[in-house]
Amino acid sequence: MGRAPCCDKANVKRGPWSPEEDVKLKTYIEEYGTGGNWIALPHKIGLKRCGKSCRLRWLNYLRPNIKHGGFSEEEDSLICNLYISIGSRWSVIAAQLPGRTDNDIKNYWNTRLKKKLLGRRKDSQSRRGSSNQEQSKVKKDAMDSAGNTSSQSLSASAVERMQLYIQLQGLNTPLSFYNNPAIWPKFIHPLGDHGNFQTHQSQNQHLPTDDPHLHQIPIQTTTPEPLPDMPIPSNQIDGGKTSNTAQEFDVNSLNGFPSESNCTILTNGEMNDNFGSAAARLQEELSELFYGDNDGNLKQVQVCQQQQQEKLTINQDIDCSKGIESAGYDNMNISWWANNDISQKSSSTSWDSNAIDHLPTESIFQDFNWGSMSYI
DNA sequence: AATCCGCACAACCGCGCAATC
DNA sequence: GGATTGCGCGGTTGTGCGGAT
Repeated sequence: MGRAPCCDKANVKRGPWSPEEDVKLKTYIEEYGTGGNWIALPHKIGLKRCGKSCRLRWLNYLRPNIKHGGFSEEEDSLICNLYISIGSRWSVIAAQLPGRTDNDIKNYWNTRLKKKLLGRRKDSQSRRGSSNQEQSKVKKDAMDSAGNTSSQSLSASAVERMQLYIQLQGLNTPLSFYNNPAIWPKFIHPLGDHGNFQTHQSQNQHLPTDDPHLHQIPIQTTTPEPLPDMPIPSNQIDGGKTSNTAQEFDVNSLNGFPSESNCTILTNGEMNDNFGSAAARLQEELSELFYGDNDGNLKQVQVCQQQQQEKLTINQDIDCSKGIESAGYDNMNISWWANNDISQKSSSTSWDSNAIDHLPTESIFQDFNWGSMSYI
């Protein structure tokens, strides 16, 4: 059975809002509120608009304290890092940017910020003597090999986020999110006696490397570079779906990786019979993302360069926002941000819960929500 | 001057989810 | 418990504008 339309499309006005319509809507809502029913609202005030259209207009343009344009560097960094962390959950990202709407941020990201950030990568790619077209083809081929359409798009998103993460790490500038506590979301700050992220070493102490739920994918990497004091992507505890089957694949084919040190990718989540091919696809994507050239690109991939204990974790749970409570993701994630031991579940109580009201914090705290990375 | 093209942004569309009936 | 309804969200499309040709 099909879904009933929210309004009679033949009798509603569409397109840009006139100033008169804006005044009508704004005046009414400021005086009476929405009444909790957007569908009925336009009829009450004599607007020939769909209720959803009224809602959108109010939320994005008419409600008080809306800011448009003029994104600051701090906002850029925050948007970028939250995108890397949680993906395109614009409403969550918008919640961290007072006065910004999800639509605004989404548009800003798609039209400007993404190009601005990924543009740096293009520059370095051109230095490597590889055309963008060639890169695109490689990426497309990798996507094509990933199976169905859904996987392709999700994978593309994951790739994009990973590329951005690499970019950010490579930047290592004072404006870098990781190096700039001033631009961290306010609810992150309670972590800090020291106000800084923990080192890789301390993080690694807490990684459940013997956890049978985690699957180690050894990767041969190049000579490690000294790491800045940055966090490594956290792992996320298996959401109840377990397997003891260790998965390994040869990654010697990764572009330009001399076999000098190891990098381990931990994966968790459901491991099924398809994991081998999933890992292969991951390998393909990694081989595109991790370069071994000499002009600095590879150095940005510090996560996978630092000796054997460096770990990039990938959660293959499709929807990480679900099952967080039972899976204990929050503890893991907080441990990442807050330098707490995984076992210190109670540590979350020290966080300012008021500051994250209405926010799906379980996702915010994931530095890498690879849940959208569908390899299965 | 006309046309094309790319960009930015506003608005729409359709889906998932939760509340309600 | 299933159907209906409304809300919220993310993805996509439409449109206007400015610069390039």
